[in-house]
Amino acid sequence: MPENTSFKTKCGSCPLRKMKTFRPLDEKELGFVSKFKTGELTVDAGATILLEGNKTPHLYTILEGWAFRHKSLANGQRQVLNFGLPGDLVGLQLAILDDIQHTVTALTKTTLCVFQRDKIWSVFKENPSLAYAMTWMASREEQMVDAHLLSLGQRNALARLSYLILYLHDRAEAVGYATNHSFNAPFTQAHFSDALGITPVHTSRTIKKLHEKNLINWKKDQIQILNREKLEKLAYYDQDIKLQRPLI
Amino acid sequence: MPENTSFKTKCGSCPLRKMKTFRPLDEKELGFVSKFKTGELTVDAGATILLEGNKTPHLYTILEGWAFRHKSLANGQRQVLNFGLPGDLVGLQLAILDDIQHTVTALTKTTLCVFQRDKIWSVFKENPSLAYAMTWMASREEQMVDAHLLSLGQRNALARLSYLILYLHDRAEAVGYATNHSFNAPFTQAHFSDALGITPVHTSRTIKKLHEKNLINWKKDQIQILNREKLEKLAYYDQDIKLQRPLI
DNA sequence: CGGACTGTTGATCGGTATCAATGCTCGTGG
DNA sequence: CCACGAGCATTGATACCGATCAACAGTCCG
Repeated sequence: MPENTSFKTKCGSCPLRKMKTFRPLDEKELGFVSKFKTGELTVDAGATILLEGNKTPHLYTILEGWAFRHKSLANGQRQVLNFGLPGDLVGLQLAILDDIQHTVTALTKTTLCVFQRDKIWSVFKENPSLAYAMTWMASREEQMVDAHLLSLGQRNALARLSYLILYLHDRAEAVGYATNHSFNAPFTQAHFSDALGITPVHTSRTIKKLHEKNLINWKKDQIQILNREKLEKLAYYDQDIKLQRPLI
Repeated sequence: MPENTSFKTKCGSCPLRKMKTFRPLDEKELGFVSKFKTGELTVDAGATILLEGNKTPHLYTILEGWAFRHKSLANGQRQVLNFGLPGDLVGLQLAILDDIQHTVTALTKTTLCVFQRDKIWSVFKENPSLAYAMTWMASREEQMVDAHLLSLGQRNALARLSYLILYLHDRAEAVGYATNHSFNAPFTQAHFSDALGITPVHTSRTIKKLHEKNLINWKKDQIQILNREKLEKLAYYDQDIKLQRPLI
């Protein structure tokens, strides 16, 4: 019997669901999500997924790849707000507030599950546990931004970089994107600069320092943590409690 | 007939509801909120409302007063994440994630409406429009933190301070806490330092600069904006669209 | 092979931190 | 009513972190 949907990954057999980071959905939730998903979108590295001020009719979940959220001043200076990995919702602010004040760009070739955002109200109405899961994701996102804000306000360049590397590693690891304390880093140093609020020149110098201290090894798009303990101390890293999270 | 509740402000006659910033609730929502509210809490200036890592059974809405959310590094350096004003939810992260990674402290004598956070699930189950409103508030909070992150990463001290003053003024104004471009500022310069990520000494000097440029007048807990146009230009201020927001 | 982009290094500049002293305000108690 | 101390704000001198400017090296791709 032929399938009547146009995309490859069915929610029921979604590879992400097998990972222990994601809590299982019950039958009702899964049925709803399956109905809610209306397509799949694959974009190239560098493509804009959502544009500040622009209202697309879609809400997404990242199925595969890296993305990042960013926002710029009128003079063009860009701040990276956060990075997106598989399982992350993209466009929730837009769906809820009907307004988006940041841009989302793909870092790698990225595949997204597509939902119709005008259906979001029916999620709240018909499937409260799924609605709760969405709110959960929104709160978690805010928690991450809170942590970055603390970083920019209170850590110096070296501690900030150390923190960011630990953070990205741990997030990558949770979705199977890291092995042996090493993960694929599809960023340029300019991305890091814009996330850390320092210039590319200083980013290069700061990375060099971490190298010289033998704490990391960054080579050819691959970042490896060589001495986690010391790196954590440098970064004042508080490992967040790893909560199992819902996957929509 | 005597009232059988112990607190003064009934949701139906809540003074905040009369303000045009808040969208009216329908009968069902209002009835639910009224049941949901179980008390009122008044705390002195300086009191801790929520403590990082601590799980109180409560969720709050600010009824009157100023508060602030903050978070510190292991070495004690503190970052102010955002400020709270009437109508703001306090403890939503705790209620949803069952975990709170920041502290909330009262800046002034503050009165809060108290809700039981274990009832939050019933909100999602029984009153989807109220649940939606909560998610709306969470998204809005994230939007504000995003904007601060951009500020810390990309603005210099003068622009950062200018932005913060405009931001606080506009938020105060929305709840009737500002008149004639002037608002009561229950902060010390240390609060500003910790919000801006600069030292108290430099904060003092930066405030002085804004004074000398005749853009603001900060005297005796009162901050007045003297030349909004120039201040906005200095701050690269994009006035956010003022959305009417739900009040829970 | 050439060009665009990214990263590296050196020299110098400037914004913010740090250290230290003084002043101001206000609440408290003698 | 004044004296005192605590906390907050101001000012000056100096140090340092990170920005800026500039040149060059490495890598990738057409």
